[in-house]
Formats: sequence, C-alpha cells, structure tokens
Amino acid sequence: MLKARSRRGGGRPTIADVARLAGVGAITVSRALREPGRVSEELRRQIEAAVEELGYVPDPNARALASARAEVFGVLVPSLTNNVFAEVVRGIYDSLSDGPFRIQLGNTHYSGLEEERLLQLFGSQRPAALIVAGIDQTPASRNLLQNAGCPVVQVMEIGPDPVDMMVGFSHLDGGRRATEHLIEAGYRRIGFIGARMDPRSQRRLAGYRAAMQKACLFDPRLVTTTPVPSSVTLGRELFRDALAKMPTLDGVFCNNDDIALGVLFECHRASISVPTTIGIVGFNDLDMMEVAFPSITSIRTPRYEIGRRAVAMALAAIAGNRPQERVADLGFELKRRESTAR
Amino acid sequence: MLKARSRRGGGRPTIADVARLAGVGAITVSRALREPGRVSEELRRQIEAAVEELGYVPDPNARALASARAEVFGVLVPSLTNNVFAEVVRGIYDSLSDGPFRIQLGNTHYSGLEEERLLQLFGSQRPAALIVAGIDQTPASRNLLQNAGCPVVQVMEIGPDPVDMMVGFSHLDGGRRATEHLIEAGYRRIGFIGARMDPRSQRRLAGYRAAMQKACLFDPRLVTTTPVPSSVTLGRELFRDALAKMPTLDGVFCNNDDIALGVLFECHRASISVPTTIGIVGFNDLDMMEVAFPSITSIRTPRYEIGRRAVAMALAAIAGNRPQERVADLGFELKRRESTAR
DNA sequence: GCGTCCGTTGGTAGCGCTACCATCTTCATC
DNA sequence: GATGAAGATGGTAGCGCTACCAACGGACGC
Repeated sequence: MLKARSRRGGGRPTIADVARLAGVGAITVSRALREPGRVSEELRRQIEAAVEELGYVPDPNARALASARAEVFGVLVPSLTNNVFAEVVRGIYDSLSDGPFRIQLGNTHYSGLEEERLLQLFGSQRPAALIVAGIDQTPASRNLLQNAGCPVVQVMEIGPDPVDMMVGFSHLDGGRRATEHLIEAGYRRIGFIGARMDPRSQRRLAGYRAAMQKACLFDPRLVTTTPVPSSVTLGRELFRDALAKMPTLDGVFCNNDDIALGVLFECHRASISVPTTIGIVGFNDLDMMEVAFPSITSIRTPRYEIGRRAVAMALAAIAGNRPQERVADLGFELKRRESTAR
Repeated sequence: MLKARSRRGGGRPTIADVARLAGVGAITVSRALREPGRVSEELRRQIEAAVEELGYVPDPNARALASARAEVFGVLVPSLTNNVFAEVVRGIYDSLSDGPFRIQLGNTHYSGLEEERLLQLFGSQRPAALIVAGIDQTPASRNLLQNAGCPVVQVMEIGPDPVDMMVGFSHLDGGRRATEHLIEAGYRRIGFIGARMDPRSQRRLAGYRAAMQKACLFDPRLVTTTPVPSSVTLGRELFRDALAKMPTLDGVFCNNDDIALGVLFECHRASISVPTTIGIVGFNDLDMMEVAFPSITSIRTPRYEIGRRAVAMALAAIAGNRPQERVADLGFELKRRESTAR
C-alpha cells in the first residue's frame, strides 16, 4: 500500500518523483533527459529544475533493462600494467568521459579462454560497443563478437579479416623497419630479444626475420625469446643469454622498450659501448627512450590515438554511419637516436 | 500475445526459459544460481543442465534492478597510466576475477571535481563496494561516500579519519625514511625533486622536510617542484634546474622512480658520478630500479598488495564482518642500492 | 468546414530478475 | 497421532525505466 515508503532501494528519487514535482508524465521526463529536442522548451525547464532539486540521477540498470541496451563500452585488454595498453585505455576513457557511456574493462591476462569468459560476461550486458585488443581471437570468441549485436573494434593490430572494424598498425612492418634500420646503420650480427611472445611480438619477430633473410643475415641462433612476461630485469637477463650464445652480436632489436632498457643497463654494467659495439632498437617509444643515455632508437606506436580512434569509429557506427574504411592503419614511426648512431 | 516472440531483447534465453526446460519455477532457478545450497541436489542438476543447453547467462541489469544492489565494485583512481595505480588496479582485478563482481573503473585525472562527478555516477548504480585512491576527498565527495550505502575503502594512504576503511601506508614516513637514509649515508646538500605534487607527493615532501630540519640541513632552495605530470624527461629537466639553482647539491630524493631515472640519465650525460658526487633515492621501487646502472635506492611500496587487501576488506564487510581494524598500514621498505652506497 | 498531418504529451505494459510470503513436505518431538 | 519446526519450492508483485501506441490540439490544404 504505502507505495512511497515501501521502496526497497533506499529511497533515492525516481523518475516518477521528478515527474510529480514537475507536474508532467514520467515518460516526458525520460524524453527530456534523452532527447531534449522533442520536449517543449517550457516543460524541459520545469523538468530540469525538478531534477536539480531532487538530485535525480537515472538508474542505468533500469535503463538498460527497459531499452535492451546498456550505455556501456566493453573493453578487453591483455594487461593493465603494460604501459602500452594503459595508454590505449586512457585514450578510450578520454574520448568517452563526456558522453553517457560507461566503460567495462576486462583483463584477459593474455589468455584466450579468459577472453571467451569475459566476452560471454560482457555480452550478457548488451553493451553499446566492444573494443578488444588484438586480432587473434579464438573461433568461439570471434563468434561471440559477431553475435554481440553491437559495433566491435579490434585494436592495436590490423589484419585482413576484421570482425567488424579495426584500428592499429602492422607489427610485422614495424619489426621489419626496426631491423632494416639496424642493417642500414651497418650492424650485421643483429639479435632479436623478445619476452612474452604474444601474437604481436611474434609478428615483430616475423618482420625481423624477413628483413634479416632479405639481407642474407639471418641465423636462428640470433633469436632469443621467452614466454615469461616482459620486464626491464628480464631484458638484462635475455641479453646476457644472447651474448653468451652469440658473442659476436653487434646489435639487438628488442621486443619492446622495457627489454631495450634492460639491455642498455647491462651494456653499461659490462662496459659495452653503445652504439659502437652494440646497437639497440626498442619498440613503442616510451617517454624514457628519448631521455636514456645514450638515447634509444625505437618504433613509436600511436597507442593513445588508437584508443581515441576506436571510440570514434564505434560511436559513428552506433550513430548509424559506419566508416567506409573498416580498417584504419595508423602506422608507426622510426625514431632514430643515439643507440644506433655509429 | 505471442509472448515468446515479442521479445525486445534479441531473443537470448531468460530465466523463464531455463525454468521451463528444467521443469521448475523461475525462482528456483534463481536460487540454484545464487545459493546452490538451498536447492535440492536433483533440481540443481536439472537446472545446471538446462543452463548449459540454452547457454543462459543472467542479465546483470535485471538482477541489479530487482535486488537493488549491483554486483559491481566502483574503483576510482587518479590515473590509468601511472604504473603505481595500474598495479593497485591489477591487484583489485586479480582478487575479484573469480567472484561474481564486475569492476567499474573511473579516472579522476587528479581532479576533485571529476571525482565528485564519478562518485555521483557510480552511486546511481548502487555498487557493492567503492574503492577510492587517496584520503583527500572534497567534503561533497566524502558525503557521497558516506551515503553510498556500501563498504568504502580508501587506498594508497592512511590517515586518522577513514570514511569507512583504509589500506595504505604513510607517505610522510616514506619521505622521511628516504631522506634519513641519504643523511646517514653522508649526504648533506640533499635536494627534493617532485613533479605533479598531488597530496601524496606533498606528504613525501613534508617527510623530507621534517628529516632535513631535524638534522639542521633544510634549505628551501633545495626543493624543486612542479605541478606538471611526472615523466622521466621531466626528471632530467627538474634535476638540471635544481643543479643550476644549487650547484653544491650532493643528493636528491625524488618524488617517484620516473623522476629518479631521469636524474640518473642526466648524471650519465653530464658525467656526474653516482653515488660519489650525487646520491639518488626514488620512490615506489619499480622493477627497473634494481636493474639500472648504478642500481637506484628506492622506497618499495606495496601497490599490488594494497589492491588485494582493499578487496579482501570490502568483501569481508559485504559478508557482514567488517574487520576490527578499519585502517590497515601495509608499510614500505627502503631498498638500499648502489645509487646511495658511497 | 472537414479531414489530415505533425508535434507534443501521456498511459500501459512490459524488460528479466529477485524479495517476500505462501504452500507443501518431511521429520523429529512429545 | 497431533504439533511444530525446518527445508524445499513456487506465485505474485514489483525494481525504475522506456517501447509502443493513443490522444489531443493546432496548422494546413482542399
């Protein structure tokens, strides 16, 4: 009976309270909030005043339930501490912070199974869009993405067969470019050092290999990799291994900048001169690469921009105008620095 | 009429479909999923089979609406790219990935106003718990937290007046300890270099100041700070400024490890010997500190553990047994390394 | 003057789930 | 064998919101 008292939900104002105070129907309040243009100037003002007075905030759960569509972007990345993905996520947050959309972030820990589990979970929320890192989803994941009933953007990489849309760059070309640069700079016994070896690292390695083979310099003993997660410490250790295996090494292309930094520190420690004795190239071009001594050559990747662009594409698709080009290649840039200037 | 066909929501199975297939009432399915112990072995098996067959996933929105409580942890951090908060967030994700809880992550960009806005937004979702970084909320934010109707954990710092619970350590003590270490090591003209200067950095500075004053070494010209966000590049620049202002500098306590790394690189570049001419201490003890050459003394902070502990405390509170001690001090540890070993 | 269209507003009926209470069994107790 | 307690199950009535359709009034064309 006493309807107004019997609320389960702690008595925060509902749309009906606003409607009563403004002297209009609930549905008009709903419209005023979502499509202000379709409500007369006068009522809109009254409603806004009532919203203000009551401190009304719409319940996103009720909204999602009634409209069969949550104002949520699902975002799936393999790591939260890897600066590269943190930058992508930052780009996404920055692009979405103005609008009505919330973000549901999932950490796959580089696991396909975990990705499937999260996709299943996210799908149950009927998100407005999904942004997933990488292009190597399992068949089950691809299927979930295809049937998600919302725009999907695969980010970080590009490939021939987008589920829906893609934003990224070619890691293979990046690896190739880095290696070519070392070759052009006169290095010959160029090693590849890589940790984690996720699909993107694999493709960078493939690029390295292609460049080395083309120059008739490839030797499998030049490649040192491990599935262990990347770190500066690990960079140093892998470099030691590489050097032990191949003492004539005169250059290294590193999987990423953490590894490159570890290599640089180990060179200092072992009094190996950079770039004279060893040339170093990193990947991603984190802030510290430029400041390091000597500064480290790296492939600059547009992480933040990828996040922004992914959101822009998804938003366009939601608005009904999917971009003509479903795959956006944002490229990369070789930053030449002291570590390869011999 | 044709109820089964008229679904708005794209025809994914509902709890009623599962109930029909299993030959039980909908509420029993609901119970079997949430409190399996309260449903008989036999029905539970039938229900599980039906769930499996239909690929049923409960709709979290409907759940939240009906129970007036969403299975969501709201998490508010000032930055996503700062490795320190990324680690805290990782701890939170790792602790929560097994259970039913989702995570709603908000980025305050170090802004009190943005924090209020997000708290308002998160509150409207009736989260199961809120985890917020820092202890310097605006009065409005504190108020929102107090009235959130769920456990609240303030993380990263500890202080005398928790909204509900706290997990962290004393940044003031950390700053003091770092500075005392430099003094003990024989350094005298010890500078403080800090970027961003958020409240935690301010307290580290206060700790530095206390130690310096106690040793009668304090001089305001030794302090170099900027509100600009921290970076390795900035560390180098601030160090140059500090040195220009005070050429007799023989040690620096850095706000954080990025700054410390920038200082180290600038020392290399300017051929200033570390630790002989200049001693360096960082803060947080990122992975790279140990590998750097020379390795850098730093204050190790338990970021990941803070995330895990915050979740544990929140979960306990949700289960009805709030911990006796509302404030958990996880401490810190001084890691002595080559950069202060003179 | 009448019908038609459009813009504005409101009522009704759910969205998928769970809180609450009612019902029905079973089993121990006296 | 009656009584009650405890456990298992189900029905009903919403949670707060929006999709859908109806109603209304005024502008417009013929």
